[in-house]
Amino acid sequence: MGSHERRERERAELRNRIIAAARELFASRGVEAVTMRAVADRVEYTATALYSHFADKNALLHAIVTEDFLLFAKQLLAVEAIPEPVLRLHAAAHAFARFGLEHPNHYRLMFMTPLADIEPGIRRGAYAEDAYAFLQKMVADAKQAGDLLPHLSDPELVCQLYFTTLHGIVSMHVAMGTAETAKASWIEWRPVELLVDLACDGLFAATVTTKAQETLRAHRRAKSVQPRKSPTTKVRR
Amino acid sequence: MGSHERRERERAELRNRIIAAARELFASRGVEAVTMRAVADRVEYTATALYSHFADKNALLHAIVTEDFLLFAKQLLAVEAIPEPVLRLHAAAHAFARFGLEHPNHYRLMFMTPLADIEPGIRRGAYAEDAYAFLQKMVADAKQAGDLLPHLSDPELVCQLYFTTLHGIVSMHVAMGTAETAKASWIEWRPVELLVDLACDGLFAATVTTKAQETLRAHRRAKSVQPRKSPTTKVRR
DNA sequence: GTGCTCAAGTTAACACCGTTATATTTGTGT
DNA sequence: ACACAAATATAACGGTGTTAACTTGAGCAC
Repeated sequence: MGSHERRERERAELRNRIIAAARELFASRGVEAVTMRAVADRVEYTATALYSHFADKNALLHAIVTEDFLLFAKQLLAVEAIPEPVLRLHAAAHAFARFGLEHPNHYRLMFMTPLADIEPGIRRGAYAEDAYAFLQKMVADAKQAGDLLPHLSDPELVCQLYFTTLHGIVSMHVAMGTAETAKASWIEWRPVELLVDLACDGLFAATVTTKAQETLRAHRRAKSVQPRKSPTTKVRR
Repeated sequence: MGSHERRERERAELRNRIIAAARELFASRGVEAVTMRAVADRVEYTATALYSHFADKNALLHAIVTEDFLLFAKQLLAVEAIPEPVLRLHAAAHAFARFGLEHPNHYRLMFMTPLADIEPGIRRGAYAEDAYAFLQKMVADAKQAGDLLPHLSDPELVCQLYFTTLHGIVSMHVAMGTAETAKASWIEWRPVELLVDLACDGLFAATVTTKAQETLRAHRRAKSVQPRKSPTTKVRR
């Protein structure tokens, strides 16, 4: 009979509902603060029922993070259409930051939560599934096009500079909390887009030939997209 | 009698032993993984005894982090002796990174652990106690000396660029774990000092006048050509 | 229909956690 | 010697992740 299939379908559907509920709770309240019982309540089951779908709490988190990594990579892949390697690298950097800032809770789970010992279920190094690998490819393309400064013999190092720099901006802003937690933070954080722009300027200045930088500037002009400037009249101190 | 004083001294000493034991455990195993009972065992007391010294687990963590912040600021302050603002800023950036990399566990507690709602017991904004405020001062000095690029009207933004960039490098390396957890990390991380140097190049290229960069380069040359000539007040560590 | 199977889901329980209320020891002042 | 206060211990509470044991109900052979 087809009842086997139906049961399997129902089982998969419940599994997805659990993931969805858990993601929402984990993201808004933090992993530690969310109990298995709370997740179970949300889908109107008992806590123990979750354990027939996920080995333990970590496996549940693991499933969620895997989905998030794939989403991340998918959004990064959107810049692949850009033909110029420098512009593509630049767009990739911005896309990286944008994802983190638009999905702070996903980002926190992905890069700021100790994942216990489990590796996320993506194929690491596959540039279509792994953000770091994608950045790697962007840098490699730029190097092949001769856009990288010649004294930078190690593209991996350049890639890691991009990765850590962007991670610094994003993670700090994610940690400070967008709103509700407020988190005191006596620091008067400037609009994060300004930071990203400035950081990209620095990254390019340190890694890319002047010719390539000129390409970027020309592109900005062509699009009549001015590099963002800080609102000088409004900023205090 | 003087026994009051002795009792107080003994009490303070126990408090310090608790902090020391907790710091060691928190740092090596992570805050969540360490129980109050484990800390108590370490100092050969019962768990409940801790509660007459600290309101709860968070207060204990709070006390530890406060000490760490002061140590951090103290290490940063060592660069104050450098007279040239650009060189001082450069040294401050390196000292920032060095602290995080030499004390990864402290750094994790300070900047990568949600501190519940409690603020660390340092005077935020006081540059002798607060690393961010110290960076602020370094940037302000550089601006006053005319070393900052004129189009950067907002020194706070520059400070935040430095802060987040360095935090990115350090936190990523701290998260990847120095050793035992291994953390798989398929990424072949380059020596972190290379990253810091390259990042500083980028930071300076994006924020500091060519003249100031020349000062830095000249200093590097002087140091490598005639290392013997360093004055007596050379800053170590 | 009557049993049988077996998986999904439940209830009950375990060991452990942070924390508190209560009891007990210990040292000091008179 | 006795009372008092502080320091510490014992016992317990509610809550956690997780496991063991039981219940239920759909599918299926006869």
